[in-house]
Amino acid sequence: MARMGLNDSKAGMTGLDKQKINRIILEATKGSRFYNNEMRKEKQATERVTRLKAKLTKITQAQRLAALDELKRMENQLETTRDLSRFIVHVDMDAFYAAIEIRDNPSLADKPMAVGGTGMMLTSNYIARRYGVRAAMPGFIGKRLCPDLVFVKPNSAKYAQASKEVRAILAEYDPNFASVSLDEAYMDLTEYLEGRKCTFPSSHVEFTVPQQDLTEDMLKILNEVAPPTVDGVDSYNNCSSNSSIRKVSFGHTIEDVMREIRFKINRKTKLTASAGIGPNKMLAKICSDWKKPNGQFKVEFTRDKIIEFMRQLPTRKISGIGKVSERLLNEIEISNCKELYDKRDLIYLLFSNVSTKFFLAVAMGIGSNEVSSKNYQRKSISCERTFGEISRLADMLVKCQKLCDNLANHMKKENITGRCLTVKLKTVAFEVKQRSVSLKHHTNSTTEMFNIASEVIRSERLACQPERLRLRLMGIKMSTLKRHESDEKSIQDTLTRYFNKYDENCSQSQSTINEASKSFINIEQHKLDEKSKLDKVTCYFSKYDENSSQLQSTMKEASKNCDNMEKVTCPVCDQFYVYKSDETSWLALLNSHIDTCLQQPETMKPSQSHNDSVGSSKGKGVKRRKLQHNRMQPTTGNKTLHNFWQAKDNTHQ
Amino acid sequence: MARMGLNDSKAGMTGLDKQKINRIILEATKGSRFYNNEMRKEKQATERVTRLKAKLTKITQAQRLAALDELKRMENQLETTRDLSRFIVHVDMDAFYAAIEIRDNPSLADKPMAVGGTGMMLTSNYIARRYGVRAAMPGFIGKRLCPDLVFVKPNSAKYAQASKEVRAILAEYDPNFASVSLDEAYMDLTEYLEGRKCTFPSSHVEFTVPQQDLTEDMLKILNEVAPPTVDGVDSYNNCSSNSSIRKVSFGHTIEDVMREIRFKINRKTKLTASAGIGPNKMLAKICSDWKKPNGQFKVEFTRDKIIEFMRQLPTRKISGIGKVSERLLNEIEISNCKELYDKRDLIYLLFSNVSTKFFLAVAMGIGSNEVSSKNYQRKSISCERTFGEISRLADMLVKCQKLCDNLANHMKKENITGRCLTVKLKTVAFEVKQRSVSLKHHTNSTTEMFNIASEVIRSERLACQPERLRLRLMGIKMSTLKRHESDEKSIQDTLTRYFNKYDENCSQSQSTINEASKSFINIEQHKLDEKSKLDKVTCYFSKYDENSSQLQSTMKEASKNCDNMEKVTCPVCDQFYVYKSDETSWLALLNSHIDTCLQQPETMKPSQSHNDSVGSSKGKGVKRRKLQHNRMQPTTGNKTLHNFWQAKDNTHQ
DNA sequence: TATCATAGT
DNA sequence: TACTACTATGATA
DNA sequence: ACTCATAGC
DNA sequence: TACTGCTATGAGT
Ligand SMILES: Nc1ncnc2c1ncn2[C@H]1C[C@H](O)[C@@H](COP(=O)(O)OP(=O)(O)OP(=O)(O)O)O1
Ligand SMILES: Nc1ncnc2c1ncn2[C@H]1C[C@H](O)[C@@H](COP(=O)(O)OP(=O)(O)OP(=O)(O)O)O1
Ligand SMILES: [Mg+2]
Ligand SMILES: [Mg+2]
Ligand SMILES: [Mg+2]
Ligand SMILES: [Mg+2]
Repeated sequence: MARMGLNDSKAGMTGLDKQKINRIILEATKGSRFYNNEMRKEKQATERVTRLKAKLTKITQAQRLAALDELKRMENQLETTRDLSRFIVHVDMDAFYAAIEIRDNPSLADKPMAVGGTGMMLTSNYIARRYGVRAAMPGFIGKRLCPDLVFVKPNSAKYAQASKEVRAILAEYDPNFASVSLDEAYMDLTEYLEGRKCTFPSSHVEFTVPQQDLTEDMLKILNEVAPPTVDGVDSYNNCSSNSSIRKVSFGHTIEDVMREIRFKINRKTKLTASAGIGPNKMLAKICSDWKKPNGQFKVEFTRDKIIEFMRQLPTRKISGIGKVSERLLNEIEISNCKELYDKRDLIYLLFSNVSTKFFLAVAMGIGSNEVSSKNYQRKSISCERTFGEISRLADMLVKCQKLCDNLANHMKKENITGRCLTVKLKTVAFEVKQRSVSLKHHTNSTTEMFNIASEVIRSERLACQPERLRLRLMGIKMSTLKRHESDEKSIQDTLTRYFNKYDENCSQSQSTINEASKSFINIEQHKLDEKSKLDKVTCYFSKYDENSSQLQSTMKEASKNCDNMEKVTCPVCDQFYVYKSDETSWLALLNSHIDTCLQQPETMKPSQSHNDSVGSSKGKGVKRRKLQHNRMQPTTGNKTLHNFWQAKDNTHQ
Repeated sequence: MARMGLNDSKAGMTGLDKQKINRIILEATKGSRFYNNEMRKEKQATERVTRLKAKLTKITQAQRLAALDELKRMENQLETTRDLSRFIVHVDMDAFYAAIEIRDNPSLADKPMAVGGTGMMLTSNYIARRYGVRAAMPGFIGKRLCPDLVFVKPNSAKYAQASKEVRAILAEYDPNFASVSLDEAYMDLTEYLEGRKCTFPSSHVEFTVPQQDLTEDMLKILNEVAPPTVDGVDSYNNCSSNSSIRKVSFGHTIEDVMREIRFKINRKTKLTASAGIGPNKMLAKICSDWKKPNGQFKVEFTRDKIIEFMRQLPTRKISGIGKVSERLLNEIEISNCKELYDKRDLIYLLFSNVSTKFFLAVAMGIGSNEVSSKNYQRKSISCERTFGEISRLADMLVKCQKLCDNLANHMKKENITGRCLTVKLKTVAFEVKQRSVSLKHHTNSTTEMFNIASEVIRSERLACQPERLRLRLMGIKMSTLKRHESDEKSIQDTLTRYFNKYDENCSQSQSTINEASKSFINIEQHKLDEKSKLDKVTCYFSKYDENSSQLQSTMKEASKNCDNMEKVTCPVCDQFYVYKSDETSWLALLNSHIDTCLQQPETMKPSQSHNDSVGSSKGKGVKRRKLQHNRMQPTTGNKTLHNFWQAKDNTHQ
């Protein structure tokens, strides 16, 4: 089954021995519950294909002609939105988490490694990718593919810090840039580029690169800078290459500006980024993968060249066309965008209106070029955990309580409430169920959420009778969100309620359970005495981040309680600091301290290289720390269709 | 030069290709400043050998006979102190730091790895040892010996926690056990063993070992338990070995008790320990290395068998006979203890009285069997750092200030003052100088110490004129210590002074420098503006521990300042907790929380295995944290002679 | 008492 | 990029 | 509005 | 020991 096989749609994974890799993967997974579930899904998907094919056979020539007629109108309409005037860039860090761990432990540089554990890998370096080891693969399979694979556990704070440093650089060029995730962002460099050309050469900057920065990665960037041209104007674009120190200036073409950005990223973080340049986000995104790692690619900005570029492109390369869509398209003999265009009439007859329009735009090389960090608002917020099998109601309610508590904390910090609560359940057979309830009013109260959720759980256990409901995961999601204004007063209210709750939290959590589970106590209470086996969750940042975020709120509270001093502990170096609350800059000071800490990993984990800090005491150079949300705050969604039509044609159905 | 070659006096390092290893080590180090200094030391040592040999040639037969006469008296005296009645045990964890890191990241289990970095390795696992990679070797040489070597940075808190868990188990058997370092301890099991035999079989315990604990390591321990004997009494000593779960009882022999202890250690920590059993500490220590890793050895408890055991023993195996002593002995053709005894007349004539007595006792298999945690008192306390080369006075004073500040903090926490201050300086040529000063009174004040130390440094710079004093390390040591009683009042005073200092620390530190360096400001002030290159120190726990210890004191202060609540942040999970100060148990509660945290490493660094903690919030199961010194508190010294005579013959000169 | 060297983890 | 940090004792003057 | 599936990092 | 956690959208009801 292709479903179980290697998913090679990632940079650095071409030309592998897929045969061998798939055999190993299959051996490792065959017979497992996970495998059985994949087979079940596979069947479902195959059925979908069957339905599609059935539909296909019923299509008449007349229908196809009518479709082409309608498509012509659609195409004309789309063509009017084609815009080649903007320079859109997509920047994506290479093997992001892995690169950071390697930077901080260079002995890993020449080894296959992955960030994660035997349960799940979040990413792998390019060496490991040669073995078929990739993100979203369980570690134990990675280990079979590559017995020398080394695992490193994720350190979310470091990734967030690196991300922040990168974004600071991007902001210099487009203050409105939109981040998609910790490691990627879109930018619109049109305005910047014009500015640069206008003020040229007064805006010209020459960078001096000290020897220690001249790594192989850095040289690759510098050596691609266009050499000086003959006419004097471009002669600034040169790289003096005397012995050790090197001077470099970047030109004012879009390519050179991108090289400058990648140069600054590497200089600041020692990480490499790749970039794609195109007239819209769809094309830029495709291009950023083109020369990965540590490369960049620009599609030519003419209608013909763009269409030529698209025609040869496998459909799977388009963000939004995944494993299943690819397969569906394959069934009607579409594997690249030329065929996608040629068979657009079939698409029209077989797929939905939205999909048709999406496919058509893709085939034409058209997409949204709106880049903005202003319009993004989160639409849902959730918390879920995998654990060892449970089936007793009491166990489920304990999990549920924790999830609700956690989720409520995050909602309070973001000052949002929600009206739709969704419970997600995954059985030990990996089947996922979700049950959602619309509430009478918006809420972010732990108790309220728990009461609803526990009802849902109870009813779900009954619904599957006489089978036992055997769970491996539970999740709570809130959607239909409302944002509450964050003027001082309302923040204070929320925080106050939060802290009230905190103070009575221990007993409240308990009583919530007892209250909500009155009905089953007689039946199940006696089982509570059995010592429950220690579940372990394979999860990633969330738990860590929850800890630190609560720490932050709680610290804020603590300092309020005391006096007019802010007392905080740096989560990196564990050092304790006291600031005057009335100095408005204390938070900024703290932030800067955290930056410093993170820039010196050897402060906490010495043994790498010399560093004169004796950690003598708290005075000395001012040290400081940051309060910010621990959840990533993207400034744009990453779902293709969203990106795609966002602010271009959002009137569409 | 043997001096530079591999030091294979460690478990797991026999049968290596020393030729090849030494060649690689030599290649890596030849020509370095370190190497040159080793050559210098080598010369010195050789000179010592020459003097010894000169002395040797002048020895007459008469002298030797006289010596033997005197030795006879000595020997008789020693023989009276021979005591075979006590069961002394030495327990030493296997590849301690490395084993912990492997336990917490099992993907390292089959790889050569070391704890430390490219600068210095603190230990290595047994796989790496096969390549000649060992503790106290710089990482970059390890890397040459074994290019696949993986480095893991040290995590002192984890080692301290594991050590604590082990010691808790040891205490069950000998509450007076004496720890030597984080990973080893002596015990006297005589009393325990008698108790166990008396109450037998009522004291008999059967352990149930769940399947997941039945690792290879564990099985090795269990399978060595003596099988049931024919006479009914011993039949408790059995291992039921049905399918998965296994039951085991340990007998009441010293060996079985040790297996029980090692069993409990492995069950609790997943680490392995090795043990040596003998009638005194010297023999127990030798024996604990005998079957490393995860093994144990008992020397037979008769005078003849002990002497037989010693006779074949290379001198280097005795704790206290190091590289140099071994070589000196080799020069008079002594390489094992038989020869050590046979040539005791030469020893008597060539070595000091103390050494002679030591060597003689060793050869006779005699040593101290006093095990106690009560009598230990620290004799000195110090702080030192390596950094990038400095030679300006201003730079030196900055380092010195930090060292003094740090040292003072630690002394205040231990409530001690000192009267002898020693400044240690290591030049870039690795030459070590020390200068000590006896003060008029005991002190632990940063300022006072800094004033003295900076005078020493100034004079040392002048003393080496016209050469520049070029340093790579500076250290401050205080000795001739006085302990101050820790009744409430005196603690309060010390803490108060400490916090007073802390509050003005920033400015005080600065002013101290300015004041103490008045004389050079005119000359050197202008150089202070040059941006000094960022030094990096390769050092191990101290910086980390300093941070956390200060955190703890500082937190204590913070909570005093506020109200009657104790507010503390768990250094492991970063969670913030509040306790009522008047609940006397708050500290214990906290300690227990930290234990819990450390037992669940995946709470902070998830991705390994399932664990149901959502980190929901602060209530729930009570969580808590510990205040304890971050410096290891041994309960006995580890210097052989100290161990050796301690409380056995401490009247000796 | 002061300095350097050896030894241990 | 690169040979530790900390404690204790012995030898010698 | 609700459920399930797909998709991306 | 062992197949994530989070967010968003589309399709079908
Ligand atoms: N399936 C996943 N689950 C959780 N985290 C993920 C997953 N995939 C990726 N991540 C995290 C780890 C990645 O380093 C980071 C950025 O993802 P992504 O850009 O797709 O890959 P990458 O940066 O690791 O490699 P590259 O971009 O070079 O292909 O997001
Ligand atoms: N030279 C050193 N410098 C700093 N720390 C050290 C040094 N040698 C050992 N340590 C630390 C790391 C060790 O894991 C720990 C215990 O030392 P030790 O018992 O001698 O070796 P070990 O426990 O690592 O291996 P083993 O005992 O199996 O030979 O002390
Ligand atoms: Mg990436
Ligand atoms: Mg990405
Ligand atoms: Mg050990
Ligand atoms: Mg040891």
